[in-house]
Amino acid sequence: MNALPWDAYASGCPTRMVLDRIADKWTVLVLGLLGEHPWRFNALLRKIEGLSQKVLSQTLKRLERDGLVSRTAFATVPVTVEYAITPLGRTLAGALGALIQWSESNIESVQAAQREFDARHRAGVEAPAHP
Amino acid sequence: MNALPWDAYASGCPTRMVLDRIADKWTVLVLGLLGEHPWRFNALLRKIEGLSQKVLSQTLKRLERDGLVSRTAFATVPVTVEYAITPLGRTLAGALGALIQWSESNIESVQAAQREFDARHRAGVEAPAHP
DNA sequence: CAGCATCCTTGTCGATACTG
DNA sequence: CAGTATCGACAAGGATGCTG
Repeated sequence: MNALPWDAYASGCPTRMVLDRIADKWTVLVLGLLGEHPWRFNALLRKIEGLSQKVLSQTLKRLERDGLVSRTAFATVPVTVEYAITPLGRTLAGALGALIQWSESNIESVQAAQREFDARHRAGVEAPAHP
Repeated sequence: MNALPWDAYASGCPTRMVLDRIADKWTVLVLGLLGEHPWRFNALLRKIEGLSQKVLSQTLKRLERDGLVSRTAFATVPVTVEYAITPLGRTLAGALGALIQWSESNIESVQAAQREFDARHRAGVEAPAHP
C-alpha cells in the first residue's frame, strides 16, 4: 500500500512543499484550535500568544489555499469572518494534535536531556573531570 | 489526563520551543529515517535531497541535545559516526512519520485545492465569470 | 472587526573553504 | 569521513499605520 508515486525525500517532489507547510509551528497551533470548532480571526490572534496578525493572516491564507481551512465572511457590520477546518484538514488535525500532545507530555524529558548535554559539554565533552 | 501544567498556546511556555523544533521539515525527515535504523552522517546527507551539510549538522546537534537522537563515534580511520534514535525519540517518530504519510497521501488533494483557489482568485473572487 | 501595506531588523540557509 | 568556520544573499517576522 506504499506504492504511492511520491517521495518526500526527493528534492523535486511536491510533497516537500506540503510537508514544509504543515510542519510549521503556527500551522500546528492554528489547526489544533480549528479542529475543536470554528474561530474568528481576532479570537485566534488572542488565543495563540506571540503570533502576530501578519503571520496569522499569511498562515490562514495558505491553509485556505491548500484546502485545509475554509473562510466564511458574514455581512454584518462590522464584518465577521469565521475560519473552519475542512474535511481534508480534519484528516490532518489528529497528526498535528499529536505533536502538541507530545510536546506538552515530554517537555520535561527534553529539558532534562538539554541540561545533561550542556553540563557534559561545559565539562570535558568526554570523561567529566572531577575537582 | 490533560492536567499537565503546560500549554503550547502560552507564549512563555517552554513547550513552544519543543514544538518549534519538532515541527520542522528537516527534523521530520531525519527522524523518519532514523526511526528505521541508525544512519551515518553522509548517508543521511545523500538520502535527504536538498538538505545541506550545514543544516544537517545543526539539526542533528539539536536533536542530540534534546535527547531524541544519540551520536556514536567509532575510532576507525577515517572516523565513523553513527546516529540513532533514542527511546524518547522513538515515542515521537510515529507522530512525525504520520506527517510524511499524510503529505504523500494527500498531495494531490492539496494541489487540486490550490488550482481551484488560484483560478477563483484570478477570476472575480466571488461568482466566477463566464464568457 | 478583519485585514493589507510598508519598513526594517533578524535569523536562516546555501556556497565555499578548511580541519582532524 | 565527519564535520567546523565564514560570508553573503535572502526571506521570515515584528512594529506600525491605514482601510473597508
